[in-house]
Amino acid sequence: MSTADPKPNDGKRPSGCPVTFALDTFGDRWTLLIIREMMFHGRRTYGEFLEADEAISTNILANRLKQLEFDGIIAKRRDPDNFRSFIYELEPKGWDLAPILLEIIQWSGKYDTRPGRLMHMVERVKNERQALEQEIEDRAIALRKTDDSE
Amino acid sequence: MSTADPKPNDGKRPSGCPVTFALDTFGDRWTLLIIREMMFHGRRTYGEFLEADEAISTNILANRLKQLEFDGIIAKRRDPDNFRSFIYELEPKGWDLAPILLEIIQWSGKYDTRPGRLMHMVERVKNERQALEQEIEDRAIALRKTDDSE
DNA sequence: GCATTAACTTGTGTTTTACAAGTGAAATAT
DNA sequence: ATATTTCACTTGTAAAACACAAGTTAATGC
Repeated sequence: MSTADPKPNDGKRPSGCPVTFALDTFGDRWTLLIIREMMFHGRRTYGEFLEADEAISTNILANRLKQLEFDGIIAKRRDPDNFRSFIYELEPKGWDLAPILLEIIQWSGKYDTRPGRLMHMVERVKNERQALEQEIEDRAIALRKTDDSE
Repeated sequence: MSTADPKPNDGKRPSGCPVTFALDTFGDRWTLLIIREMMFHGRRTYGEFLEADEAISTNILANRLKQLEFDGIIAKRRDPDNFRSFIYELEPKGWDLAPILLEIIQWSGKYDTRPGRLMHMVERVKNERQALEQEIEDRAIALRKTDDSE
């Protein structure tokens, strides 16, 4: 069989290093992009993730969503308004990746000189970082309250 | 031939997104670990990198060093005291990855609960981040001066 | 000169990924 | 009510990336 089972390379590389721990969680080519889609573009269903600019393969997407759920970074629940659809949401462990993403965006803002580069988030990080962080924090809190009341 | 040529998956995923740009540069399983070795453990030769906890394959290491040099994140020069050895050093573009690594360490410090986890860097980031950043900055500056005078 | 070290390269098998197609169940259209 | 579309995946297969072991080249040490 050739199934793309949960988490390739899992359990390898014994090392207590925090960088290794993090890379084992989101150090692949797609995981952070899924988180970016959720955090900055408000996407939350399988179909919406597939619409992202960088076309992720369907099997890889399914695999990564499963792993992210297993790792407690996102949560999966049914869409109350559409029982064939599922809604994926960031958990606190996922929202806490925001500072990493913001630093990544800042670094790219400094070194990405490609003609077609998108400056929107770069500008926001540069000019209104505090407000941006607050906005993300608010969305995380709002979500937590919604979850509680269900 | 089956050479591991520079940069797997290069030029793919057209997208001006800064996150994508960054992941195309260091979003694989090994690049950030090499940078960690240079930034936090002072390793700077091919042989030293191979001694790291997580055993990287020799061909992959050679490939990543080549790519990092191509991307301007590290520089390669001969060891003046040993002409068969090369010394790899971080460039400013590489030192500027420090904030990302520090945020990664902080995130792992919050969520890594494995028994064998290493807390040293986590504690430093938590208790003396300013000093740590200054130390890194100083080393980057020192290096820049050394380069100039050669 | 001769074994050793350092930095790789090469070959081969395994794992991971990409791409295309298919499945099953729920919603929508007719 | 039946047919069609939507949604969230799964499966199959080929290509790419990686791991592992062995070999190469050139500088050192003895």
